[in-house]
Amino acid sequence: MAGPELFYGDAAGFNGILLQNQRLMSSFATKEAVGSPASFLASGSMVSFGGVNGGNISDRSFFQSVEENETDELEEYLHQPEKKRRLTADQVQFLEKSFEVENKLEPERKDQLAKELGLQPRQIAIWFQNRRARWRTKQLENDYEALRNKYDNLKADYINLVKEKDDLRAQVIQFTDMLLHKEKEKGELATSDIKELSDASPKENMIDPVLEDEMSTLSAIALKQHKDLNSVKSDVFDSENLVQSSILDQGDSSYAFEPDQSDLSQDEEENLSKNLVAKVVHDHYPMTSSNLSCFGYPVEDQGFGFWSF
DNA sequence: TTGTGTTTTATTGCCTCC
DNA sequence: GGAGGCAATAAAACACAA
Repeated sequence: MAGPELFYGDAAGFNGILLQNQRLMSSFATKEAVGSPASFLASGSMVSFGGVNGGNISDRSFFQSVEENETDELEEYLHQPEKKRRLTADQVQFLEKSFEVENKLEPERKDQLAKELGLQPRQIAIWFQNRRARWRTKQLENDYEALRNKYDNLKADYINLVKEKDDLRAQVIQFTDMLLHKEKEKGELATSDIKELSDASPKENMIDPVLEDEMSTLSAIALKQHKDLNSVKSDVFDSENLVQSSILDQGDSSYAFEPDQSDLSQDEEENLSKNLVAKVVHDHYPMTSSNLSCFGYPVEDQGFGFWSF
């Protein structure tokens, strides 16, 4: 494995730099605003030394933390392996501003920044690389947040639509029951008043007991399906996390609302029974079918689809 | 003080582009 | 083939609760 890419210099170099630095420190007694090289050279704890790029000693920013105990620190430093040294707040602030301007680093700018901050060009490059990584992570978080908000809104819309659909369905069931009840009463009247006539055409204007039985069975099926729908809905939202991860994986929020195979077969079954009811009603009560269409459920346009809402 | 989690600096290996 | 970018990772520095 290759050794460290950054070279921090040898002991002799450090010693000489240290002495020179002490003199320089006094000349940087007052800090300049951020952006001035002097502000980086006199602050923080960053240690960076070595004649990289043949730079002048005064360009280096290792000058910090050499006030007291410098001999001890030097000893300590010389006996420890190279360690990471954090950039000063000013250096970071300067780099941040530079990053805001342009998050890519051309060689000229890299060298310029390195000179101004008293760092090695390699350190500047590494800082920008890590900064870009952090920026991408942040972007990802923001994107996720936006996607989640969209999903929440869609979910709320979906819940409202399902509720609306349930209300409408309940109304249809209620109206159908009322209608059948009326038809039944009408049929009973016809039986008592004009018995002979009804004997001649038993299917006209009266309810067949067998049909009545069929209707109640089918009505029970409709109610059962109504309840089943609720359980399907809860299933959909129980798997919310799965759906969300699917959205993220596929980048397609519509996926959450596509019916799966079981929903489809249930719909088919539902439609079959509804159509059966409609057919029975139509066969036995031609007038009833036309009456139903008067309630706003087209019969002919969609076959027996007046149940579809 | 110490254990632990987070952030920052730096390395490595792979990939792409010129 | 070298330079530079990126993802993954290591490890030092730092923050903070117990």
